[in-house]
Amino acid sequence: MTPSFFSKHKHTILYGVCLAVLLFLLKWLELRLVIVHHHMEVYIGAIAILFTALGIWLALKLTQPKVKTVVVEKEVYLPEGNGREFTQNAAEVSRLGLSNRELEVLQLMAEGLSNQEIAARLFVSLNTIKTHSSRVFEKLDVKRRTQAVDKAKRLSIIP
Amino acid sequence: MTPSFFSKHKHTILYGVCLAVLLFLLKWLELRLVIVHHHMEVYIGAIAILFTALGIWLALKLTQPKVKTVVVEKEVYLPEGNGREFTQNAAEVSRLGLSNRELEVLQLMAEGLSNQEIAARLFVSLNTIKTHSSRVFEKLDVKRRTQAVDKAKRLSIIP
DNA sequence: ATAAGGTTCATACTTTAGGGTGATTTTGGC
DNA sequence: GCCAAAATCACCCTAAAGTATGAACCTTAT
Repeated sequence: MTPSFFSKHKHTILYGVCLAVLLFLLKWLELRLVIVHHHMEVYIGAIAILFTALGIWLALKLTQPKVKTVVVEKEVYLPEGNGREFTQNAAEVSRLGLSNRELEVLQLMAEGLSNQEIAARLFVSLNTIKTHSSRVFEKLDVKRRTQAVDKAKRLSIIP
Repeated sequence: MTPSFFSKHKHTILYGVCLAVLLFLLKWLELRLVIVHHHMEVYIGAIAILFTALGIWLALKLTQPKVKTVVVEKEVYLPEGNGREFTQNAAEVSRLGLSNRELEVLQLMAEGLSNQEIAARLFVSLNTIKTHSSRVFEKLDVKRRTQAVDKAKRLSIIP
């Protein structure tokens, strides 16, 4: 209960704490400047600017207007012979529902790496790679990694 | 509308409430410490809230609405379309000392067949395929069938 | 707030792959 | 015919791959 509540509202709590610290800082500053009353306008102006900035920062933080990458597949005429360029068949990838991570694992598989080596390369556990590879096999409708690599190459999913 | 607005700005509202509570707390502390300047604290607090709200409003007003991502997919012409013949690198084959049978096994490996399936295909026993594959791995200087397939393709030993 | 998908990890289990060793039988060339 | 290489097969063992199930966490979409 308690940890879940904290994790859910940790942002809010953090903001609250930051605000508290800020206000105490202001209070301290005020005590230092309490004698110079005639500078109160400057003080208030600073507060206004500070809190306006805080508000802007808050709004930007809480609303995620993340700009997503727009991927446009252009019509490509394959370079016959010399050019060894690889153009991934994004249509097949999305049709099969392969995720980015699964693609990564698939590529490393194609390079002949063992599950253990893939795990080390991607900084995850062996079990994770097993899960990914199993999902890849399901989605590609194959039974073995060698089949997966072969099929993926035929479909131009990997080079 | 209303419920979505609340859920979207839940954090902001919560922040406001926290601010109010904190301000009252500060007020209480101040009463304990200094009796003067009541009006000024309220004034500053109001300014803080006001300008925070202003900042939030400004940010929300000035940030553009969420960008809709559109992924356009066009036809990609694959290298497999036209007649692309494979010319085996006989020099590499003889250099590595690969026998015909070993080449057969290697090709079937590349098609994703298991040792059991290769054995059935070639009408030999599983142990025989194991022996062949082990020799292939030795000669190719690899440790796994996936590596063998990758290396063999790079060397144009198999298509 | 809820739902859904993606990533991560674990445990237990079965299957396959691969290494090592030794052996027998074909086969092609001298 | 003899010999070397190739091809065949067996047994044992370890390592790796793969299956099944459940779960936690996070991001994103609704």
